[in-house]
Amino acid sequence: MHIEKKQNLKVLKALEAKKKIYESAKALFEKNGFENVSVDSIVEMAGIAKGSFYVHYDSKQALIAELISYYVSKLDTDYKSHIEAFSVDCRVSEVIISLAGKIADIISNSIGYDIIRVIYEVYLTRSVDSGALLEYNRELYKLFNTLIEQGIKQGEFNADIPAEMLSRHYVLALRGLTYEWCIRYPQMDLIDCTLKHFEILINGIKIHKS
Amino acid sequence: MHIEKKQNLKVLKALEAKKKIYESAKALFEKNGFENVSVDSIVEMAGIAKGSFYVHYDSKQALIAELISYYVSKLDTDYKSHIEAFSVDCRVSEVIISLAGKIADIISNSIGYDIIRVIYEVYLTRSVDSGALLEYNRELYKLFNTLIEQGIKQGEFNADIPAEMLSRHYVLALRGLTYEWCIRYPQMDLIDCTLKHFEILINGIKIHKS
DNA sequence: ACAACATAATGACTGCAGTCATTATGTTTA
DNA sequence: TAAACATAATGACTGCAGTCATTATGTTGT
Repeated sequence: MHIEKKQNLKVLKALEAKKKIYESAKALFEKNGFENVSVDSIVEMAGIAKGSFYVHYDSKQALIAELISYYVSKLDTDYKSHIEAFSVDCRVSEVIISLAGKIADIISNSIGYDIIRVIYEVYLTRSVDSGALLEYNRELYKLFNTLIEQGIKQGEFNADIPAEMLSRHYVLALRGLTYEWCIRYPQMDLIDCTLKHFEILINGIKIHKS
Repeated sequence: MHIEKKQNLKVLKALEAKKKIYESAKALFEKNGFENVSVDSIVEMAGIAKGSFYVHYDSKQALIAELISYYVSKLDTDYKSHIEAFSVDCRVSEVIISLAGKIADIISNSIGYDIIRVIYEVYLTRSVDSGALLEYNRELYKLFNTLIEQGIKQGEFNADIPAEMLSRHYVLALRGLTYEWCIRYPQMDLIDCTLKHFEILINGIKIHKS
């Protein structure tokens, strides 16, 4: 019992302050969108000094990253349950395409353009260690890996390229599609485009003669 | 002759001022990198007032976009000459993969990470009409389109999906790979990854029985 | 030549992210 | 209990992008 830190009150107060920042930021972002919220307005609402903000968060983007990872962490369960809803005798390629479509659906309809664009900006600026955000992609990667391995085992897929590598390329493709959606918004239908793209990824474009 | 504007001196002076901004910015960016150059330092070097900057450019990013399009516009000729170097009796799929590899090579070795990352940021923020930047992709798209049409005509590629659509998906994949490279830099080899990815895009992963 | 006009030039100003030397406060040690 | 310590809190400050009312200047119509 005596390894436990005795800095209870102090730590508690600090955590409470951090939580106040977090909650204020969440409320303001939801009300005004990510663009239109300043650190000043957050600390005003939280009732703390500006300097204190930077005691708890390295940057405004770090806070945004933390908020976003909260939104995004709820998704994996969605994906998994979506796959389980498929009957076992379905062709794996169909399951994969359907999964990709489901992801595109969640991105464009549940999460929405504003949040996704900020995520893709945060990835790019690298001012934040976006580990929490990549966690979500790691889960996705595992899902694809399982499916592809199954496809190989069942003789549906070619075993030339290791499943592990294919999974990485598929997740990469998904991110590429999402990036494209962000820069073309609102002219591009992410779901349509993703379905088509995965069809190409799975079937290729070559004519295969026997 | 009398349609011509007579506002010669004024227009000339204005253009000269704009050019001074452009040249100062170019020099400073090349010296200090895109990150570490302020509008204040640019106008100081150019010898004009800060407000004048915004007479000629909508934003700092607009200037960056103009600078970048200059760097990038020189690339198309590279690509075309690379294709022409291939003998006509080569398989089209080989030409496509080689082209993708060449592009990846130019991106990672000629243009470089710093510039590419700024481009991908500019695309995303949409504060700038990035028309000039997309021009370059349009040329690329035409290149792929020509190659794919050729592949279909020669019976090498499946005609199920129109060449026009395939080209769009291929360019999209290229952008996705480049984005991934930006967020993974320097851990990812863009050339290796692009070659593999295009192999998958062309061949698919299905086993095709006759 | 002069008035009316169009637009380039100006720089003080605003709003914002992030910094830092200083202060306040809870914890530990003697 | 008091001194020493660790770290949270503070807010004035810096640097930067972008704005805007005002001024300067070349052009055009009379």
